[in-house]
Amino acid sequence: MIEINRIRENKDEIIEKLKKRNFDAEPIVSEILSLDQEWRSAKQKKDDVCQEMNSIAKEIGQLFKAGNTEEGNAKKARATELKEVDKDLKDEVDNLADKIQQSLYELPNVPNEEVPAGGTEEDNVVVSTHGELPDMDAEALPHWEITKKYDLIDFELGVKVTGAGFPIYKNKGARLLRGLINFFLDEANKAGYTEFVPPLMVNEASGYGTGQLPDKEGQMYHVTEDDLYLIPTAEVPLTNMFRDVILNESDFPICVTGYTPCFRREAGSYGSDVRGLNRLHQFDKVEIVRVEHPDKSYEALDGMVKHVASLLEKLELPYRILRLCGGDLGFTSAITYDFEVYSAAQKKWLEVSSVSNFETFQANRLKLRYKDANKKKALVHTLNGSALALPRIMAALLENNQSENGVIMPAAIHNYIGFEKIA
RNA sequence: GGAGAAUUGGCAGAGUGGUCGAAUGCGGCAGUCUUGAAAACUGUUGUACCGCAAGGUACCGGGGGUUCGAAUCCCUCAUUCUCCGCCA
Repeated sequence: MIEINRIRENKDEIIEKLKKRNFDAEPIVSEILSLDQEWRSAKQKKDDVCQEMNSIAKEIGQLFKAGNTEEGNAKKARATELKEVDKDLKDEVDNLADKIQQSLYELPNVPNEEVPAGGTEEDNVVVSTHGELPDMDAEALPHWEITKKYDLIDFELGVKVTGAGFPIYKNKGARLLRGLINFFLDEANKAGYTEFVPPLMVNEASGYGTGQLPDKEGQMYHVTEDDLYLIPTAEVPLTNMFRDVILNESDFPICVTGYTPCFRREAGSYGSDVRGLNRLHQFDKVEIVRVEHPDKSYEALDGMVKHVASLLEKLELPYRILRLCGGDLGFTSAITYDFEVYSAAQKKWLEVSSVSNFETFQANRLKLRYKDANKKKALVHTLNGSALALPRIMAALLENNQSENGVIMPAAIHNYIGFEKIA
């Protein structure tokens, strides 16, 4: 959420920058500013009435104490009158504040300077490409064939037990998954991230805190009986641990990591995109989250990008880094780098990580601030990234490393998974 | 799931209808004393919002209500603790 003060002061700049998202902010911003005017004047009025009520109440108290009940009762009439006025004004103020809040929720984050203009993923900029693309012959199997061939994942069984998009990993498939999770967590630990095991369900306030609510309501599984949401990413609980927190400057940098399953309804997805492991309702992911001083957040972003790159290097997967264009940028993000690995049999790039700086957008919703040396409070910057999402990594590992002798696993994870090849 | 108790400022803890934004202690900050430090003493010390300012408003777990007036009374929700039940 963009701070209202920033809108008051930099209206034109915000409108201009949001154009990069193909988002016409002018109507909402104007609406907010005019509501804000109304709100301020209504609040002033209300405060004045409250002041009078408070002083009358005080007088009445003194009159009664002095035994002057007659005059006291007379004043009650005026107080009762004011109470009506106050009630109306309170409704007006609340109503206006609520409208402002709703409109603020509709504004996406202001993109960073470096975000390229553009409407769709076509316009994302390839920052760099690493590794050689394997040249597979035509018989190369897509991962859903490989998993069947070696009995690594049972998609149909998942359908029986739960539904489509809930695969059941087994044998070396299960061990590969588990080993990769441990590998990613160990690497994150080595890079200085503190490990957490967070809850897999969060309350509504947390959903708002990181920005999944209200704009992505339909993407989360909602347990209505208890009004809890299954997390779509560990970002939600990991970042919300810091909701309503005031940090000291000495607390920075804050680097946390956690592994969780992630649950996404993925309403509206279809076709080859959802084949095999490409898109699931439940998948596993190791997430890294950072809470940073505003001056240091881009340095942190850089470090996160390097960390993710190092994981892919160790897994010996060809990958590329994209800078997302305005149109493809997530609602809450100021800048995002996507990592894609090349899936040799499907012959396409699969997104396996998304690293973002949210600047103050989440912090504002989270009321996550820090106290500087002069004890002034200011919003922090929050960042997060996948390090990494498991299914597509597995898909690429299986497809890219297939051979007549089985699927050869990269050396970096041999000790984690307990085998060198799947045959 | 049932019964009971509790929730107050950074912490501890008073406060049961008006003068309470809230005693007191600890902690924090500033000062006196000291070569320095400690101790002692003195003063000071919440947050947010509106306002150019003066100033004002709100906040005693959240929300609602009673009242001229609520930290204090009522309703409701949440959380914590104790006891019982159930259970990996």
